[in-house]
Amino acid sequence: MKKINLKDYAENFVDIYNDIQETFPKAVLHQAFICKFSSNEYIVRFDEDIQYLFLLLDGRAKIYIVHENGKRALIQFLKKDEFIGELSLIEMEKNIKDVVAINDCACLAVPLVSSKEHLLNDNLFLHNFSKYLGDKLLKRTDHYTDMQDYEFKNRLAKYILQIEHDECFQKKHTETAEYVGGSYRHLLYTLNQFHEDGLLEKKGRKYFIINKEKLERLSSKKD
Amino acid sequence: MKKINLKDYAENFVDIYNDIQETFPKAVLHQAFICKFSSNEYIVRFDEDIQYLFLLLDGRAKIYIVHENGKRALIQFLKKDEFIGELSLIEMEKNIKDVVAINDCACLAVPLVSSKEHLLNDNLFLHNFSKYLGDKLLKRTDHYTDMQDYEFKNRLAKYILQIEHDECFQKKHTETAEYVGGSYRHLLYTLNQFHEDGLLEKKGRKYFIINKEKLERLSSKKD
DNA sequence: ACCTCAATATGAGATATCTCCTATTATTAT
DNA sequence: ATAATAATAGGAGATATCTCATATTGAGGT
Repeated sequence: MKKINLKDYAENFVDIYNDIQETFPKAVLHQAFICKFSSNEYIVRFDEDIQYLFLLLDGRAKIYIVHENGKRALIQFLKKDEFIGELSLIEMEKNIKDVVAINDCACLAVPLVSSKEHLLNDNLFLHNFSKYLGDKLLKRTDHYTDMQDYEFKNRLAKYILQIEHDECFQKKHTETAEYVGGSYRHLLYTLNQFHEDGLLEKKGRKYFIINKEKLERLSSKKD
Repeated sequence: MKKINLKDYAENFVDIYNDIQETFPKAVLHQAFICKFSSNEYIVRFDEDIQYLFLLLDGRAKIYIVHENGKRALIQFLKKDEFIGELSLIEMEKNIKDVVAINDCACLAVPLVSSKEHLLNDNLFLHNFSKYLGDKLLKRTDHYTDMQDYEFKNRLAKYILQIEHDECFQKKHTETAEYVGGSYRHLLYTLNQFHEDGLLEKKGRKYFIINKEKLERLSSKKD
């Protein structure tokens, strides 16, 4: 993790800095700085107290929840403009999540101890914040109800369509399995199934969608 | 559904009315009234626009999410002091949930059209509201990660322990199955299993916990 | 260049869970 | 009260998904 002065950062990323200014009151920004995390680095660690409210400015990250039985579940991907550690702002109990950078990430870091009071009295911030929480609630609910009501193959189809770029799907299988909610073994089995059913074509380690329509039907139907 | 004047209600339920006054600004309460719903009545219906922000004052209700494939999933139970329709306050898209009264319910109804602006500018309300959303987010995440990482029998054990009163568990099986996330058939099978394993005793339509310790172990372990 | 660890691949067998069917009881509505 | 509907109960068979074992390939570190 590398700290960078906010002003230095602002000079190079004017647009992003403008956005930040709209989200946070000036007094709070005075206390803030930039954190850079490299790929696979932990941004927040299970069981450790959260000192900062992070706003993801660049890069992608993933949230794991850590269970009592030691197992982890990948519950959400984070991208630009999403918060990390935001629940500490409203006095939630222990942190039970790991947040890990997927690629190199830049975050705005706001020290909670000195800025909490200030943020909670800023109506504009609170309004945006509520909106953000509501949105996150919906997204997470969606994700999980999908888990519950659709089978693995349906969920996988949906996921591939979400992730795909130019008909191409390439993502670490371990990560896919964790997010879609199944075992690695079963993921492989299902990918082969998709191949046999003429949905995907495999080239090296990439998969290409060759029947998008069918994949879409599979993603939303039970059949 | 039966509407009641807020003042009439206030006379009979002084304590509750005091709580309400702490949650909502006066100007907003002027527009509000009380709604009574009877058991099994729909408080909010899938696909219909939400006109009111409800605060549950008495009774219990349940939230279903309605899927594209027509299936419903019971995702949360609501009790006193929980909001209904709160996401409309922050401009969420279509309503995809049914909310159904479990027993007779009394709700405070705040008309969104006239009060929205007001609420979103009230710092105390916003603060409470953020907290509420954060809490709901955590609860729901917990519920669902349980779903994903534990088997039906573990989830059922946990649920029984949550619901149980005086070692007695009685709840509609249909509802239990929907919430715990399994088929009715499998619930029956698992309850019999619990009986054979000396965890529960069945008397008529009630189940009694006869080995709580073992049930607790089952609820949090994978074994 | 070599070693190590993570990721990819696949087989075989076990089991958790589902679907469909059919009765028997409660509850609710007419 | 009687019909209609929902809840309880369990049988039989299918399958979605898991666990464990093992081999190969790729990437990062020294």
